[in-house]
Amino acid sequence: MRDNNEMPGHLARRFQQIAVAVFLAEVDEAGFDLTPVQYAALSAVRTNPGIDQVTLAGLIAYDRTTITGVVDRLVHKGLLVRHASSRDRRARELQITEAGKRTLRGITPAVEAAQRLMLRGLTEKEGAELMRLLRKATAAGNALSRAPLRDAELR
Amino acid sequence: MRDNNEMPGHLARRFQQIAVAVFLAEVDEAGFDLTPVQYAALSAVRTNPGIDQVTLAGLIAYDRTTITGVVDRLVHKGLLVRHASSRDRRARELQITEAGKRTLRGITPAVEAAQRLMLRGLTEKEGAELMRLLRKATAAGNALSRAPLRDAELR
DNA sequence: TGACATTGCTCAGCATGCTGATTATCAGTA
DNA sequence: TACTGATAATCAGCATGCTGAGCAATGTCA
Repeated sequence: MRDNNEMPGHLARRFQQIAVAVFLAEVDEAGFDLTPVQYAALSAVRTNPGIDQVTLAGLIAYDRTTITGVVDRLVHKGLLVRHASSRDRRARELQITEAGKRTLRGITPAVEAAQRLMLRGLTEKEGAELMRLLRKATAAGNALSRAPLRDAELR
Repeated sequence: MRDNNEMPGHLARRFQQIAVAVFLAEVDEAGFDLTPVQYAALSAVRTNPGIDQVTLAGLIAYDRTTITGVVDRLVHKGLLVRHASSRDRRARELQITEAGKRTLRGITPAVEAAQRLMLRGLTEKEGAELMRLLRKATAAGNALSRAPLRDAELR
């Protein structure tokens, strides 16, 4: 069998593992309590006020059943509000609160620092190339996961 | 805020998400029921018979509390056996069973196919470069996660 | 030897992420 | 309008991963 270091799957898991650890450490250091997943959701709602949960899930490639719990926790923390849509009573429209906006503003430096930290060990050029290759590979494999990335405009 | 596609953390999560989906699909297709995590553990025990759980966790960069459940499930499936060490009564020595060996042999083509599939969209050269960059980045960030990769020889 | 720290393992608790099912609602059509 | 299929959200259940705590066994050192 191949060595672990020759298995893309192992490297993917390992890189993700380190990325999450770095994110949580930086965010905690800055005095915030937000996971990478919660950050992405909060950020997407700020950019798309009134978005429903399914569209939000598609924007950040979350499973539809995962987004429920993530939004629950953000609502519980007072960073989001969720209310029924008037156009479609099945849907829940999401809005970011003032506290949510403050959190996003305050947390940004830590998030940026984390993104740099997880690429430490790579040169500037290598980091850019890694991102390019990951973008290309994930674009090609997008449809293979249950939670593909979706363009909000297409809905 | 940066676009998701400019965030290494998002790309890491997305690539890992696709990698797991591809792995599970290929393995299921081949008639097996094994997760990427279970596969790595089973494979490592075959290579290192009699290994204890902490050393195993270090070899594949799993958290010590995660390995307990993974081994539980492999034992339950009859692929591993776990018994107390005679040298250190705290430790549990792991051995692969005949069924475990058969499973590993049978599953290998599916695992190899999955590794190729998750790099589809990249050229041969790009795939190799992606792996090189992931190896370099994970090596640099190794100590940042709670479950660093450890060399078994060093113990 | 006896106190102390360390180590191997497990557990409770929480957050992702998935499969598959269910409920309520909507939309298109016979 | 009644039927049918699709859709938004949630739920139960399971598997990773983590934090932090605890227990039993081991190692160290005065």
